[in-house]
Amino acid sequence: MLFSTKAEYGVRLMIELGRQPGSTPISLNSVAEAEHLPLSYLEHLVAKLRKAGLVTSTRGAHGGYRLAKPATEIRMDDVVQALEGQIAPMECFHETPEGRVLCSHEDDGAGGCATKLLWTRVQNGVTKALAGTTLAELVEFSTPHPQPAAEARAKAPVVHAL
Amino acid sequence: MLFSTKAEYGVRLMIELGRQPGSTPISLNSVAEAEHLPLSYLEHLVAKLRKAGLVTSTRGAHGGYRLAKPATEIRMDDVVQALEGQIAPMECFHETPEGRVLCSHEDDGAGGCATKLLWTRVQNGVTKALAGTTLAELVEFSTPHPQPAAEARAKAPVVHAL
DNA sequence: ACCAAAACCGACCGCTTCGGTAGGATTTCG
DNA sequence: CGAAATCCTACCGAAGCGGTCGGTTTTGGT
Repeated sequence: MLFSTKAEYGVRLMIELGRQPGSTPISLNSVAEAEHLPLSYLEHLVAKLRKAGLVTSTRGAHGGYRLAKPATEIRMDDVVQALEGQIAPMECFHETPEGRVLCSHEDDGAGGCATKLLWTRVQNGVTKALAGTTLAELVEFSTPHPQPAAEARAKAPVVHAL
Repeated sequence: MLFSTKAEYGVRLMIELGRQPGSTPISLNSVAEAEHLPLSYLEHLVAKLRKAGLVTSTRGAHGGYRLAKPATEIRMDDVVQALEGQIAPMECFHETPEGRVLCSHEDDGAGGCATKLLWTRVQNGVTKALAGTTLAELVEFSTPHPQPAAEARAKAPVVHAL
């Protein structure tokens, strides 16, 4: 398996936040119920998202989480990376700040390790897939509701189909 | 990490076999020394490659392993899959014989799980990268020897630079 | 002032995989 | 026969995964 359920759950969480249009924070508890996920586990995941600056939190009663920026500006590679850690196909792959890909045992005289070509291609494939997808796309994809009656939503305890 | 060292070691092993042009089998021991990998561990990996029909073995003294078909016909998705098992971005992804991708919890009324779009894209990216690379490419990439004097090679105990 | 709701934090736990080792059995060539 | 090799099974420490638990802190409502 390429990714663990951390990515799955975390992305689901982000989508759930992305569904809420307003700026009212959403409690983890409601997310947990909506997605049928264990609350305590989500706490760990949302902590990573918060530290990565993808969500903001407000504490106390009626507190909860909100997206830190509009869903259209959230790229999924940032989300997955926050949840799973550095995304590299192989142990020996580091990424420099400028996006250069390096292999740690480049000292073997014969022009770098033979597998580098392969892993570089894989890395490109994954990165393009993730970076080319925004949270907004996933939100759209998950709710085929063109115009959800944009009114009367300020106080209603929103219960979405799922 | 997307893949473990099983893929790394196994691919290195395949490359090592691909370097040998003739049909003389290569012992695991020589591969282990050339690549500085533990022999006992390689045994496990090569077993998977053999069961997948990617290499053939001959037992007894002067035995060893050979590629089961020419390197140009070996696609790296088969190699990696043999070593790492089914390649799917997420637990819930199965692939039907026809190549259809399925998510196991497709029962959630709202048109399948929201993350499916993302994981499908990732899967495509990885699969294209792996399936679009042949072992021959990696062999070529690893040895910048245009014409290695194709003669006088039948008995020489080939020691390659690495 | 108090209570409940919520975010926060850290420890723990059973399980599986990973990377590797060990010891043997079997086959084959010289 | 003996050495070289494949083959097979079991085991082992470490790490990560998925999850639970108990507690602390912050905050709004009454």
